[in-house]
Amino acid sequence: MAKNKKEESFVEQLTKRDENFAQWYTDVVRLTDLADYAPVRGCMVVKPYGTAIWELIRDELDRRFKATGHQNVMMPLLIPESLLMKEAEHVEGFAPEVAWVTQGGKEVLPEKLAIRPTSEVLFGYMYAKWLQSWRDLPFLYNQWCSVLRWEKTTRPFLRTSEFWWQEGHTLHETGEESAEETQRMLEIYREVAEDCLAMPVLTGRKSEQEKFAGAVATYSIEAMMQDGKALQAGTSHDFGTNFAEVYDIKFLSREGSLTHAHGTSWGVSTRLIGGVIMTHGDDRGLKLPPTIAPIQVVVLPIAQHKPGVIEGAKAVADALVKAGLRVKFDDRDSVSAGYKFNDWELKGVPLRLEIGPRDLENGQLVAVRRDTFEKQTLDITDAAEKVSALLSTIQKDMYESAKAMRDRRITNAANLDEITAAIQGGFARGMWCGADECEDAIKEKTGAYTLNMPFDQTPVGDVCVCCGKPAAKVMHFGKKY
RNA sequence: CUGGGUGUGGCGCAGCAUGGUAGCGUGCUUGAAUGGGGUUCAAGAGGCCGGAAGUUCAAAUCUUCUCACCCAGACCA
Repeated sequence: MAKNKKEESFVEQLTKRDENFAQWYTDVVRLTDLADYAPVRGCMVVKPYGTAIWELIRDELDRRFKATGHQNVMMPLLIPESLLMKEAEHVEGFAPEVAWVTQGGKEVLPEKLAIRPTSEVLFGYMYAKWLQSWRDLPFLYNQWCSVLRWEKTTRPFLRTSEFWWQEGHTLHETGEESAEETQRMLEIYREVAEDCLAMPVLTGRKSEQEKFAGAVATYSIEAMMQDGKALQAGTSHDFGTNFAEVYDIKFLSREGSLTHAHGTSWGVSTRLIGGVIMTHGDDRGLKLPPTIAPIQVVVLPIAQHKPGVIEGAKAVADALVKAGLRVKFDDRDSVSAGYKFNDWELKGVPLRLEIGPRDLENGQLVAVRRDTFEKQTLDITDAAEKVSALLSTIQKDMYESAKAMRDRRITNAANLDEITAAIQGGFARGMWCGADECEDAIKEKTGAYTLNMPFDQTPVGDVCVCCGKPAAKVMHFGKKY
């Protein structure tokens, strides 16, 4: 009786995932204290717990950026209008979402300043100044910052007006090198998404219509959320010499001729956090993969008023900390053990250790996995070692489980009806002739967007799902965020 | 931008058709007991009802205008 009531009150707070996925998502963000709404429309505050996750993701990325020779820089927030307007296609892509500064103090500015929606043009401008010789290349820069896009509809982490991200901008001597760089960074994104976030992604090339404004080619990682919709989780663009030509980025080549440099840019954002929530979360809340969990293990002393329990449990927690794990020792005596179980499950902590008087007598503890709720008894003596191993297992299992879910929901489709059916709860894989008209028609008739074209182009048919003419491109289709 | 919905202690809501002392749950504070799946009892603190203007002796409640947020669609990391 009492138990039912408790369960009810919990359900009231967190909408069931399968009943209303969108509401469930918003509930998780709010209840787990990841973020809060800011006083400015469309803007969010990333609270400490959300920030801690972002910092872990950021560190994983930053480490890899540096290992591949990149350096961080910090560019200004503002872009003069004239500079932004130079690249026509780029302007067209971003102009509707740009916010402007028109006044400084009481003085109306002679030229209005855009708040960066992205920094291609700033890097372009500076690169033109800095670049002289082929010996200067490559330029391998990245910046961690926030950007602003005046979005019409917003949701925490998935789409907000201001969002935090990294944007890498590089320059190379040749097209081969920029193409390589584009792939290298895409691969880093794939690796971080899959190995750190346990979020399987489809890598591939965007269609001409979906590519970045001003790019020669755009590649993306696409993840499937539990409602079957696609989340574009990262992009890597090859600019060829497009920006170099507009911003006059030239160098004296080995042969002594003035040559345009080849550029790339690539970015991932706090949207990744939204991806983690929607890839792994369940009716109990967030479920974090250990690699990016601010708290990997929570240690709970049970019946903590009994003599020796706190000390015994604390000793275990200390040993885990010493082993390099991120540990929370929860000895709050104002709430019951049951409350703590639910609380930490909601927060998505991957592993919970329960240590009570009986355990201490037996030199044991109880470990409970967040991903499977499986309980097991471990010896206290080598707990740190066992827990580390368990976390690795959880990390791997979360990925495998997400991947299995996703793979089950990718269906080959030969025509529009099959696309419509496939994207109800997942993605379709089908042949596409490459025509814009077909891409538009597919979107209109089925609601499916082109996601990306996998690098493995093994045909799944020979005619276009839309027009029925011979088609050579394998494309992923789906609804998207 | 279009359509729907919601704004009342920190959070979730009732009250509003028919104006008349601002209520409930939870959370918070203090104390005691409890403690292996959201514990119990007791005593407290906390609200000019999103904002502005109007009608009225009197407005959370009626009128107008605004702002914000949520949901579903059209555009995008």
